[in-house]
Amino acid sequence: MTWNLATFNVNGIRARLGIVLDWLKEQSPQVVCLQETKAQDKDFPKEALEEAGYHVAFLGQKSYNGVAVLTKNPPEEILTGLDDGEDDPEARFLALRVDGLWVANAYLPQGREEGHPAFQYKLRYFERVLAWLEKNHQKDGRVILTGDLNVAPQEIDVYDPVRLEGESDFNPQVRAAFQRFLDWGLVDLFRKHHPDLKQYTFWDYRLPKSFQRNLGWRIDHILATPPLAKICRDCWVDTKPRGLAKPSDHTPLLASFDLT
DNA sequence: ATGGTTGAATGTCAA
Repeated sequence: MTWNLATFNVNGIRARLGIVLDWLKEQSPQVVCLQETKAQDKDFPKEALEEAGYHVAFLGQKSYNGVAVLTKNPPEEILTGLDDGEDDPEARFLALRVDGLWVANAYLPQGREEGHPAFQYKLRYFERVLAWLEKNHQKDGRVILTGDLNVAPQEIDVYDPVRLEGESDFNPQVRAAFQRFLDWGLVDLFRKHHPDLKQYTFWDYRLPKSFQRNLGWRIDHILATPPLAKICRDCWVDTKPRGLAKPSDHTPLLASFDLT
């Protein structure tokens, strides 16, 4: 069967509920990973998403961050947080087992600028996610790591690599941390299928007409272990939601698999 | 030059 997975940083699930519900009806992926839900669990619009045909797993906090995973089939196991013993109140990681594979949804820290404590927290978060993979999974298993990873891996992934060099999402240390996910065995599905395509997933609100001028970044990713990469048919960006009224600053990324 | 807009919450902060 064709099995689709999507990732979408919604920048506020309550502000984006209409766009998300319309998009789910149109695309109907088997699994949808959301980031920056920005809602406490008591305020998360669970019922509306259930009525759209999904099981809903979520981990929220007040005002910031927050992740959720929607699945057509019921998840067999859910991990809310990395549970690695580090004291960390930020809601950035939710993994679940569904349809015979593990899906890890991450909202990695933006990191501010080099020298800010948030930058070290970002680098540490990359290490913690890698440690989670190393501890719990094998590269010959069926594992997906997806989400807003807040890193543009290569020059092709930002609108102006010279000007943006060193920015927290295009920083050598952060790009090296991303590379360690690939070194472990994960495959960047978008780049595998489109080696030379300049295609972004995020366009900053603060830059005038950034979407219309295509001044963006490819910072949302779907990474998969080799057995899944092998059965991945395509990975693509749906730019339509970014062009709607009151959009998120990100747009969805999807991948389709011939799952047996 | 170091801007700009948005969401959540209602201060202001993070992105």
